[in-house]
Amino acid sequence: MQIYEELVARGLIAQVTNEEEIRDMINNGKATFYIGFDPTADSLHVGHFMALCLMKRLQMAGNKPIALLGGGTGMVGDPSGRSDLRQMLTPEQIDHNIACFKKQMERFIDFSDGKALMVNNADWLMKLNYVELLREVGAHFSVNRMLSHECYKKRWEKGLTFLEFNYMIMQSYDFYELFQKYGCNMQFGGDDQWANMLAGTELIRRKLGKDSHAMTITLLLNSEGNKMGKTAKGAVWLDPEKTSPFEFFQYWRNVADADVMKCIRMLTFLPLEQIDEMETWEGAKLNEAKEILAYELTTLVHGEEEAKKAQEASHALFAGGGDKANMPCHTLSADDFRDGSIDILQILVSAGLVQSRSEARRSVEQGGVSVNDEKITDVKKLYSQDDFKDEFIIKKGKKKFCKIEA
RNA sequence: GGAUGGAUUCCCGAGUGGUCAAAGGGGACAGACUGUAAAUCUGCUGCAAAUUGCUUCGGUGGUUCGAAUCCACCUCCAUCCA
Repeated sequence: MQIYEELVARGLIAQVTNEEEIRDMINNGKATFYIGFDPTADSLHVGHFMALCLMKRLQMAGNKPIALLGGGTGMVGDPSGRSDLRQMLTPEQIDHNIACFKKQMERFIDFSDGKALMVNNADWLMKLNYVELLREVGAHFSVNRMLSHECYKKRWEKGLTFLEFNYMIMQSYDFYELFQKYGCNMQFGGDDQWANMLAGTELIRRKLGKDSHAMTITLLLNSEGNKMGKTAKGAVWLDPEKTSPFEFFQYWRNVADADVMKCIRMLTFLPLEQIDEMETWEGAKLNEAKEILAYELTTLVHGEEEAKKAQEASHALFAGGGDKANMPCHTLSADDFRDGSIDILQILVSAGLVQSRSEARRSVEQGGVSVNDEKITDVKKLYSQDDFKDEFIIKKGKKKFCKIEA
């Protein structure tokens, strides 16, 4: 099975400009393709991870990837598919975020010996002259057509600023630039980028009379139609400081039944035959699939060692047995103690299991807190330094654990 | 630039002088049931030294014994006109 067919089998391909030509290009290693990453945060998240995996798959098939960092486009912000204005980032934030992205990307993609490129569109976008750009590029865009695009639909209610409206032009210009400079003949991106990507191929055709291609990756949606990789607290980050390997593992361990196989297919590098076999699993057996998913992804993102630790901590907590050494841990400071003791609420707050003492109180009152498997019912329960000499594992709810040391 | 409508808690959204920490829904959180799933049911959802106190209804000032609610100015948003 060749790479294009594999991508299709994994359900990764959403839309393509010309299937025949694209299949030929990527199956035969003729593609030089780019994927843009706007530095909207100081870490990559799961959505980026999918894009990086795709890069890797295509690179392994002999194609040349270009990772485009959006130092320039990040100054504007992509309005596609959003209902509100993005918060504008300062140039300092953008620089910082780009530095963070770079570090993380190098772990996934081999940039040595020109096997892949990393470029920053600030290098050309920031130099553009307004009037010149309007005449050279702006003249090729029809406002009527731009406005009719689906990706702006959500903005009809809240409004769209001219700043954001120009995003499409900038992204198109990127493709045009990369096409000329590096012979980049294809662009990949999330499904929500389709309109922007097409605009780029069109610009290239109009300016240079040449063909280029675009292909979108299916967005990873759960069975309810929401983007995966998001939690109430925000994205699931690849940065271990922002989302610990254990949390990362648990996120995937807990995906809904309906979504497990899709995730395995789209996100892991497991052979398709093995996946097809797992497809027959049902009911409680799916739990095994979830564990495989969690382990595979944690390995890809954080390495095998971290994945093993996360898995062991998970077993220790949920299956009994296993090594408790690797579960999340918090060390209390002297400030946490008052007159040599600390109450249960303060432990919960210090360990970050709850946001406030009020919330901690609620959790205890509703019977959601236990220490070393013993339910705590007294919100005023006090502990002294000595209580932490032995193992002290506090549990809030069913899935949040923390080992406490003092 | 003109006219009109609007800004309420994580989100949507009710509330037009005291009975308002603010209806209802969603989400989140906790409990029951389970498979660390889904669905369902129950509780809960500003903060705290917690039968009480403190801070919140775009911002700043004002009226009042008392303001989310009334007045003034400001900021932002939407719609129509230019």
